[in-house]
Amino acid sequence: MPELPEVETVKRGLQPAMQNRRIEFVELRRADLRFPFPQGFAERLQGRRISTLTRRAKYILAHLDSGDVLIMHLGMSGRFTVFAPEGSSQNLGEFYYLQGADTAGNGAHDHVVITLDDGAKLVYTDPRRFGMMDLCPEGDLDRHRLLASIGIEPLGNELNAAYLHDALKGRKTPLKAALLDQRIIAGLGNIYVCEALHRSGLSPKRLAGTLSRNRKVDERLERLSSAIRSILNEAIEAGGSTLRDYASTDGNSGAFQQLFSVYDREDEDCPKPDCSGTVQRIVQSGRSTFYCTSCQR
DNA sequence: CGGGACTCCTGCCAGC
DNA sequence: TGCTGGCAGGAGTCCC
Repeated sequence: MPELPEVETVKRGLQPAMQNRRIEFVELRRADLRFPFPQGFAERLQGRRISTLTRRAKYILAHLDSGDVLIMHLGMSGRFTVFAPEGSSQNLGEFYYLQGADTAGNGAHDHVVITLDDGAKLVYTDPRRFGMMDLCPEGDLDRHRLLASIGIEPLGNELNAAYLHDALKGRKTPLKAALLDQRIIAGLGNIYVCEALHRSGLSPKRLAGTLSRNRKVDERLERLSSAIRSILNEAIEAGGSTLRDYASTDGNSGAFQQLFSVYDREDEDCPKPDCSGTVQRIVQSGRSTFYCTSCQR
C-alpha cells in the first residue's frame, strides 16, 4: 500500500483522531517490528499529548508535548485502524471504524495498540513487519539515522527540472532506480515511479545521467518533475475516496487501481491516445517495472 | 564513492 | 484439494 500518497492519506486520516489527544496506554504485542522498539518506548509515550502529525518521506511523525517525536513507517504491509470509543460514533473522522473499542486489536498481526484519552484505540497491524516505530527528540530529527540522508519532498518547491538536472548528473544507474532512491526524492515508490515515467514519456532503462548532458536544463526533466508532482497529487486526491471505502468496507478499493496507466497492466494497450504501443513488464534491480516501449524513450 | 544483490517477513496466487 | 515457487507497494546493509 504505502508510497507517499498513501502515507499522506493515512496521516490525514489519523490526524482528527490523534491531534490534541493524550496517549493513555501503549501495548506492545512483541519486542520488534523491523527493528526493536527503543528502550522505554511505551513509557515515553504514555501520558503525553500529541500536538500534531506531520509526514516526512514515507514516515508519519507524531509530535508530542514531551519534545519527543514518534516516528512511524508502514513498510510494505503496515496499516493503522482507529477504533471508536464505545458509544461515540457521531462525527467521527473517516478513518474510524464504528465498532466498539473493546473489540480492537485482536488480530494475529496487530502489534501495537495505543489507547487515547477519549477511549479510542489506534491499532497498528503489519503482517510482514517491515514497518518500524522509533522515538527521537524533535531537535535531533534531522540527524536521525533513518531521516538524515532523505532527499527533497516532491510536493514542495524544491522539485523542479534544475534540481533533477543536478541530482541525476553523472548517474549511471537506470532512471527508474534513481527515482526510487530516497536520497534524491523522498517518498516515491515502485508504482508512482512507473506512472511518472510513463506520463513524461521517459524510459525506465535510460541512464539517469543522460538527461543532464548539457549545461542547459533538459526540457524532458521539466516534464518529469511536473509528472511526478501531478501523479502524486492525483493519488492523494483519490486517497480520500479510497479511505472512505476502506473505512466502510474491507480495504480493497477499486478506485485505487483505476488510477494506474501502466502499473500492473502488462500486455494492455498503452493508454496514451496517440500511442499504439503495449505495456511491458521488465525486472530492474529485482523489482517489476511496467512501461510502454513505444512512447517511453 | 556508486551501483547492484541480498535480506528481513507473511500472504496470496498461479500452476501443477 | 494441496503443495510449491514466485511475487508483493520498502529500504538498510553488505560487497565489489
